[in-house]
Amino acid sequence: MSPRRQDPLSTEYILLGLAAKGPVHGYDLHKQLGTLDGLSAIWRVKQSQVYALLDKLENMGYLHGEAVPGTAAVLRKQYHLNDAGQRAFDAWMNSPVQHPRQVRQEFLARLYFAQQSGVQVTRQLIDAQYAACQSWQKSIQDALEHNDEPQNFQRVVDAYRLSQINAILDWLDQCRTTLLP
Amino acid sequence: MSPRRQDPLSTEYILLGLAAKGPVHGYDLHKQLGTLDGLSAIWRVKQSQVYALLDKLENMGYLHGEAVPGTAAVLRKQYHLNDAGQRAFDAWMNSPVQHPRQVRQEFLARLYFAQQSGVQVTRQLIDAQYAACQSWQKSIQDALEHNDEPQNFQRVVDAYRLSQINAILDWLDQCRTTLLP
DNA sequence: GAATCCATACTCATTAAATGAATATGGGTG
DNA sequence: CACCCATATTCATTTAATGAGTATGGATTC
Repeated sequence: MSPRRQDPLSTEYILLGLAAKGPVHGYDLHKQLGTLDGLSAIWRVKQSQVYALLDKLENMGYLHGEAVPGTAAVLRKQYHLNDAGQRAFDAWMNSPVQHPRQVRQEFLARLYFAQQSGVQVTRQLIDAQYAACQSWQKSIQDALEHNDEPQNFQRVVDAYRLSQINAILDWLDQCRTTLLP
Repeated sequence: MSPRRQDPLSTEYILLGLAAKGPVHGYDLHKQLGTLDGLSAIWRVKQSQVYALLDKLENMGYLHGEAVPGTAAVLRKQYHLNDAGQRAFDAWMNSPVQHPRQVRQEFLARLYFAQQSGVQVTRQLIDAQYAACQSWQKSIQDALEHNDEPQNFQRVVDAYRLSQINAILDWLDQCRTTLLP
């Protein structure tokens, strides 16, 4: 996934989410993401990539940037989230990921921001994703029932996928008990 | 993962593996991968990408291509695996994937070719990957023991990862019983 | 029997993302 | 006073992915 992508992935939305808490600039974002911020557990980002993404998000009309004096000699380019950006971020937060492989980065990123917004948002996020997972589970179970050759490669793949989906469901349940009152 | 990659991913090795069974050419590879071949379960590939990858593999010295007459008017470019290519493929087959996220494509691809090579190769592959998974499991369990704040984001991430790893271990066990005598 | 369409087969220009490396400078330190 | 480091950003390069294009012989249709 790289060239010809064009639609923002979790990386872009993570920056929008951080910008939602106040104006940001590239240098500081990179430093935060590399040190304290828990997001480093799911996203390792190079400095030049942060700048490239901020630039892209400005061109997409989600961020507005202006040069302001920082603590260094060079002017700092400070971005703030505008209405379109806020709407895009909200829409992203409210859309469950569509594929198990997206849970690792895309769902965990949403969960990070949900936790910062309180338990109601967190509960909503977990419930919506849980429902999506159940739907995946059902599809795969159907596929497995219509395929009774145990050595068939497609069946082996489906068995793998089902095991991963079931694990996600268990983990989401576990999140409910540890993160929600 | 895209620009600045350079080291072959599973996609390249899949083509090497297919070329190991006899000479191949782009048009036919794409057709096979899109229809009957079980690999379509883990890799959807565009025609132009097949050609680009074959080209790259030739430049890397793993394939040797020559123009031969096919059934159409245009000459067909037929590739066959040379020694370096065979060695690279064998090395790939014998190296367990290093990260849970690689199981979905990279390990399943190896498993596909292992199944075609017989039960001994398959057993060897599964055993080696099982050991690697146990090592991941141990690392994460250690991390979880040194972190007792249940709401900590890093802990939530680790809990997710552990659940996925445990599911892989269970699935590998299941593969042992269904794929091995 | 002419026109049209499809399968075979590959090539190429375009686009986007990731990254390393470069740039500039003020302030602190030995 | 020389040197290094932190701040802060820019840019050219590399690579992958893809859509679209090219060419033509044989089959199909009317």
